[in-house]
Amino acid sequence: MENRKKQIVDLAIKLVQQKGYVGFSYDDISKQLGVTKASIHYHFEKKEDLGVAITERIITSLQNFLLSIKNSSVSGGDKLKRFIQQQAERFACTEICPISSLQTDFNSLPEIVQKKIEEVSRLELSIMTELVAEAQTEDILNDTDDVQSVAVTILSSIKGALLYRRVLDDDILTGVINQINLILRKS
Amino acid sequence: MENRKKQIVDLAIKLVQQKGYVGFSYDDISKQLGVTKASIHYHFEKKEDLGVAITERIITSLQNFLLSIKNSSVSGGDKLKRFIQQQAERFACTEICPISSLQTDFNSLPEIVQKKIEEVSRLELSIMTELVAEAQTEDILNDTDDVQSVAVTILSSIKGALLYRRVLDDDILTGVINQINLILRKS
DNA sequence: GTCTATATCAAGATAGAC
DNA sequence: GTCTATCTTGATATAGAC
Repeated sequence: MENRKKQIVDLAIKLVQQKGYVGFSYDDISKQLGVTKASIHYHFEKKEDLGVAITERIITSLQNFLLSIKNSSVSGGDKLKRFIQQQAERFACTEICPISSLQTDFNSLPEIVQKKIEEVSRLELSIMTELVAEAQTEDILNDTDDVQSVAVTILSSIKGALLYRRVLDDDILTGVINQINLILRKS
Repeated sequence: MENRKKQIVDLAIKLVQQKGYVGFSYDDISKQLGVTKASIHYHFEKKEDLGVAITERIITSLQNFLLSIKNSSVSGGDKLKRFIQQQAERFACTEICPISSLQTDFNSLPEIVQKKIEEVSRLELSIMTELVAEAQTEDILNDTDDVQSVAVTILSSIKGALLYRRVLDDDILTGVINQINLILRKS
């Protein structure tokens, strides 16, 4: 059943968001899916294999999202705002971005997964930079602002805010989103 | 030897920054200090105890740093800039903020350590908010900016940037610092 | 494709000698 | 305060039956 495989990866990503790569186990997955550990090993022989599948899923999700944004017929600024809003709404209050989670666990990851994380981080950054660049042509941003720096700052501040929100309260993230929108209003 | 205890906590914090709370082991510590695991257990019977010591050390470091900043005879804006610069310089390129690391591992932490992380996160945020408030009275910031939001954004973006820097390259952080300084120049 | 059973290993933890 | 030795547990992983 190819569906079971998808089901496992879906759950694994959730678990990465909640407990990290090191912190989640085949036991977590098997219990929540109501099958045995051995059964999970049938689909992903080693945790490393599951790790690769997780990162590949993250990459395709990111690419799909990029396409849906690009094809939308709104202004560059609105695309950017949609991206930011979506990033913020994607996660439950105690969840963090799976990419952040894997970046944190980076030194404990198998080498193949490390490479994948590098790839996904670069991809995310380049998507964001592209959106910021488009927005800059519409005077939503100062010409003096460095496009790449703005992109990194937006991503970093959202990801960081998710960490604080997890242990504090919900409106931590709201404050950051508001602040980002101020940067985006040409001053 | 009370010194050994300090030595263990020092190393444990480094390990948290490198591999996270879940990812580091008594074995890591014992090997690097050249003693046995049992010896580490003598000083910190359970990992939980070491976890508490780690967070308490983080808290006192933060408080000491706050005092040294407060007592310095520079402007509010310069205090803020010094804080930001120091946050950025504190960490080696593959290290992340230990608070971020513990926030990520939050759901896997013993309850006492969770409480401590909550405490340290609040403390950090309140310190930052205080500095931002002082800077605002000097027109370094727009009056319309929400002090708390600016504080969270500054902290979040630095912490997030450290995650990206770990897997990408060094000047990720530089871009974010530059961008923060733009926010701080009254626009 | 899922099961039971089991091997293997690393980590946290304790007992007792020196 | 550190050691050797040992225990326990939980996690990854495999073998082989259904």
